[in-house]
Amino acid sequence: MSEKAFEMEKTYNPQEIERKTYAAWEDSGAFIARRDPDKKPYCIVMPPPNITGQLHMGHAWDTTMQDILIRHHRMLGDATLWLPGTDHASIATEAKIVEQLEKEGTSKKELGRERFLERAWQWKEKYGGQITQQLRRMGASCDWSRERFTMDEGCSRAVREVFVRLYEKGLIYRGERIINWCPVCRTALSDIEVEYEEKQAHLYFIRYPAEDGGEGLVVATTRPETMLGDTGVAVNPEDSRYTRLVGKKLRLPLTGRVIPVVADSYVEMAFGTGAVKMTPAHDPNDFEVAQRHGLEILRVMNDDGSMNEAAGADYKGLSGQEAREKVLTDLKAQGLLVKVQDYAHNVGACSRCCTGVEPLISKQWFVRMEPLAEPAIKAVRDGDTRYIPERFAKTYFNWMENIRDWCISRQLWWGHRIPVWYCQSCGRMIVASETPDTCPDCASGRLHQDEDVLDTWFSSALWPFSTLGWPEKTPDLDYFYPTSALVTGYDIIFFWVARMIFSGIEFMGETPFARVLIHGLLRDEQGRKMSKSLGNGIDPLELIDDYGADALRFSLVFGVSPGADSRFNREKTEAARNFANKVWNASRFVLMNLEGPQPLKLEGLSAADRWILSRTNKAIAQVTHQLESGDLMLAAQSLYDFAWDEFCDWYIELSKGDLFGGEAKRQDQVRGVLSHVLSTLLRLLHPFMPYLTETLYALLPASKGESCMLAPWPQVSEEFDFPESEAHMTGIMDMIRAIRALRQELKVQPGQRANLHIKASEGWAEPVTAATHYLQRLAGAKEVAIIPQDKTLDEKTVSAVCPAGEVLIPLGELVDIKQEVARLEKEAANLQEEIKRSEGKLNNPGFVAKAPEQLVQQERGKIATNTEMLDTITRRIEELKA
RNA sequence: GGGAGCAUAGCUCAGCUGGGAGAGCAUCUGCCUUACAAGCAGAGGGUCACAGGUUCGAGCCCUGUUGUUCCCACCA
Repeated sequence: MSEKAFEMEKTYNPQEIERKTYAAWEDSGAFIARRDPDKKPYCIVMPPPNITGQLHMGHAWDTTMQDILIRHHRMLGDATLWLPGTDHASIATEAKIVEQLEKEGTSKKELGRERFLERAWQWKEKYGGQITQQLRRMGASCDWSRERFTMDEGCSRAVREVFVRLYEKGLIYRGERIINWCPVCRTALSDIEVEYEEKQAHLYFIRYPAEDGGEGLVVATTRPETMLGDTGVAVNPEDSRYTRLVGKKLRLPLTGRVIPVVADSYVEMAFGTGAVKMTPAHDPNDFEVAQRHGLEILRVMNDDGSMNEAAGADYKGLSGQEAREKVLTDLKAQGLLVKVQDYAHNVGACSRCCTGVEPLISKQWFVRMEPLAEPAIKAVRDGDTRYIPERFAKTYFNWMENIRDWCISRQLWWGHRIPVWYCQSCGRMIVASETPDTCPDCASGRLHQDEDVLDTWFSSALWPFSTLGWPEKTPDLDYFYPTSALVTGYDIIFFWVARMIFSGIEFMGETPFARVLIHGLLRDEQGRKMSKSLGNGIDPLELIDDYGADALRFSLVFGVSPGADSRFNREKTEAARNFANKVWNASRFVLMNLEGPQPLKLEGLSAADRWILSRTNKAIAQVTHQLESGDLMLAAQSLYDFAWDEFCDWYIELSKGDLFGGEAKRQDQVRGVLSHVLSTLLRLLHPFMPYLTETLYALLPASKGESCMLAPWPQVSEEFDFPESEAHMTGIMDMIRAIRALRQELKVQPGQRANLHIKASEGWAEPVTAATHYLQRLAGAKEVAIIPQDKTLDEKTVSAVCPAGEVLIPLGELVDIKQEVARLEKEAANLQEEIKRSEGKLNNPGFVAKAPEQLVQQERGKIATNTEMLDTITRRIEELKA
């Protein structure tokens, strides 16, 4: 017995092992990528976690999938790079720091920009490292020597360079547009940073009298306070109700302003009154109508959401809500509020702080999207980047084909400051990747940099090449770009994946990754999204503490379909932990019985040996294929079944007879097989459960201290294909199962051994004879005798009829003839059903003519086997009745 | 309004290009069998949402219906 096995605990204890193992991996330098012209590059750039946070289940999921791919390719011998990093998360981090400052009784304003940024960098130092430590606990085999940060020197340079190039190409512009404004974050947001939710509200009908005091018309609105900024009313040109008013003027209540009625087909006649108030400064549609008709644009709101001077002296300074109430009261007093209806509509909120956003006109920087989207759509259409599962390409197309310009400026401090300077003397605007000293026009040195920073996703969009050294032409960039795969959740296809694709194409001339593996969202047991506010999140670190990182990893791919959401519960991780323990114990068994490296010898193997070798081959083929096609779940499933069912429950049990009671030569052969199969299993399982397999693999004498992480990926080998042994063992296993079932049904004491008399079916005498000790060990057999078909026994017996033969078991007083007849008659009926079904198929001319030959043969074979079994049973029943 | 997904055992979910319904958990029965009770052996449990269609053959393909989830759009 191996000494190592003595040292092994009876149950796998991950906590002790993980930290040690990770440190050893990292110290060994094996995570560090080495470019090698003779090898295939395999590269994944990690989606950078925000520096704001803790590792959550979403990260754990991402990380697991990526590490599985990376470890698989590392074992395949590819030049593998998994590049990690973190994201400065402009608005999210800034919000956290502001919150912190508030608690300290101070504020952004009080601190000033410079000192605020110092604080932010301190934050980054403190929390940015935290998450990378947590990634290490997951077992992530990233190349930490190449770790990046979206605001490090290189990435920042890439950002400026991209900004300038896009600007010079006319793809970045500054302009006054309606944008989404968050009054709490006090910044502009892009369209996708707004989340819409249906809210119960009211629709207010307000009369706008004619300029001359006539009745005018009635408009309907959900936001009466914005009427203070109205500069017109629009009606549909087809609408006969209003034809006479088009071109006429109305007197806007509360302000006395005179505004025109215009005709525009944007207006739906059927909705409300068919007349729409136009507030161009606070509504994107109104803005467009205003542009078409030359309406004035009047902004009536401040950046904090309160009303400004333009709203009129009565309303200035009121919050939006206060203004609404006052407007309604005032209108009512004048008898102009015609009616109020209940009305449900979508209201936009800031995805960061959940306050309602105000659409308002503002001067911001934008990326012109259409020219960038076009080649990015083509790249996915052409298959340069493939989504897995494929259907997510549709989501992508849907968005890209209806793309709108991207508002990239943010009124924040933490982030990449926009590389634009304004000359204080002559007003000239300078767009440059490096800080200019003087104005090129007037040579004045009085330059002032744009106050705003860029959307955090602007830098993320460059991540696949900025991290590899762009704009420098570095060897890494040359070797690893385009990268091999991207792994992320479907919720950020728009935010990130799409933007990386068009940026990669624009600046590298090539899509940034060959494949995008999309996973879903993790939900709690009730199917709700895991979120901080609900407090229903599961902490991955706690799961690691309780069950180990391998168990967590396994539970994140096991039973989870690609791209689908997953309901997560602890029981899943527990099941995975049990699996890890199973593998641990199987290894412990093997190690207890090994006496050295035990090379595998092919001659003299038993049917069971050949069976497990053949099954191992199949497992290798399956797992490899499933990993290559991105179906991690099926790969995990295959491994689970192979390891638990075939290797542990069958082969190890089958091997015990030879191991404990066999001759020395057999023992040796079985040890060789056990060692070989276990080694293969550990390597196949390594990408999923790296800690466990690394530890166990090191204990295998045959591994000679080689790391499992660097061991070669198992290959299918034709010399291990034994179809005949597979068929034989399937028959023997059926027989064993049939005997076990029979014994349980008859309540035979588990310890009571019974003699078996077997009438082997044609061609089965030899395999059944060879299986004698399997029957003894696994089916409670005492003596096993192969007897002729026509022999009758004197004792009372029960019989298990299976394809390999009829097993007669003399069980003395346990045998109740009447019961046995009834049991056999039931089985006979089943077989008759089966035969009828097969005959039905074969009597169908269409089936025989059109079904594949193999299937027809299979059906004929079934009839033959079933008929033989039925005959046996019928004969048996007659004997018993006689 | 547009798009996508899902509906299979009590629960959570698999089911590859159509060829006799599977797993884990739960339930029931019996076992501490010298790797493992985080285990072993056995059992029960399903009109594959519904209705049509294609096919020799449909959980799988097509059409429609119902229910459900999500994404996008935003008619004030």
